[in-house]
Amino acid sequence: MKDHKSDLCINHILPIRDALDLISGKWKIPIISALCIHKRRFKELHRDVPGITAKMLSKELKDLEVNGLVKRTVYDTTPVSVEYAVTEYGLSLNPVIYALRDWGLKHRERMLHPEEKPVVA
Amino acid sequence: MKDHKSDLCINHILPIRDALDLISGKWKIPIISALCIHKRRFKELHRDVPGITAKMLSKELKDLEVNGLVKRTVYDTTPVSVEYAVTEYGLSLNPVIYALRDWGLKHRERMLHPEEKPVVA
DNA sequence: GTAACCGGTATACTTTGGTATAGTGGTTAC
DNA sequence: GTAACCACTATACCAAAGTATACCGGTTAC
Repeated sequence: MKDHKSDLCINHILPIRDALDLISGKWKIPIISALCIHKRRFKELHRDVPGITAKMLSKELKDLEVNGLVKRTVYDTTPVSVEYAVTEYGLSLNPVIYALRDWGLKHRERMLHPEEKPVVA
Repeated sequence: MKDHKSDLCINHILPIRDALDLISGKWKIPIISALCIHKRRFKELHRDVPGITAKMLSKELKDLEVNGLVKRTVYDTTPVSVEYAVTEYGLSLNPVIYALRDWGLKHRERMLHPEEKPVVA
């Protein structure tokens, strides 16, 4: 008989895979993280997400908008300006974002002081 | 003067980027997730992580071992068998994994019942 | 001898994510 | 007229992730 743990495991992994499908790639999480702090225009986002190109920013914002994680508002200004904000649904990624940030901070600590080997659970 | 929120934002993103550097890609999180449930041999992992090829599993396990997230133990059996287990450090990714799984479950719910639009914060 | 086991590896290929650079249109400022 | 603004887009290219398929060595079972 198949190992129960096997089923449990697969049912554990599938939702994780689903989540990763929406936020995979180098830039989606950083973009959402930036917008969770506050809404921004394109240029501001481009400045505040270190290293990203305009092409990637534009592309990823489109994806995130399609997936309902980000809201795009066009203003009738000159020049035209567009504001991006995280949606309510996008905000629901906060636990993921905080968990990543917390782990990243501790990982950084671990890199700086390898002898201490902080363990987080 | 530069927007304070800009600095705050960049300092928020950098540790997230660090974390993503270690666990990016399609398979690392699913592999660690599987091992968090219990340790396994290669074939068992290959069975329990749906869709992965032996080549990718082998490659990603190497990466994870190098990064101290997974421990590899070779047993002097015939045929040779190797056991993979998550390390203490790897276990520290649990908050990330649970956050992803929880979000993935809710996302799935949202896909199945779009009219209800569950919001998680 | 053949097949099976385990834990991979080799090779070629595909797909995807990402980068670099130049350019766009409409408007305003100088 | 040129430059600047904004928010992109076009194009070519690169690198990495990932896949498909065949194969490997050492051992055991039949």
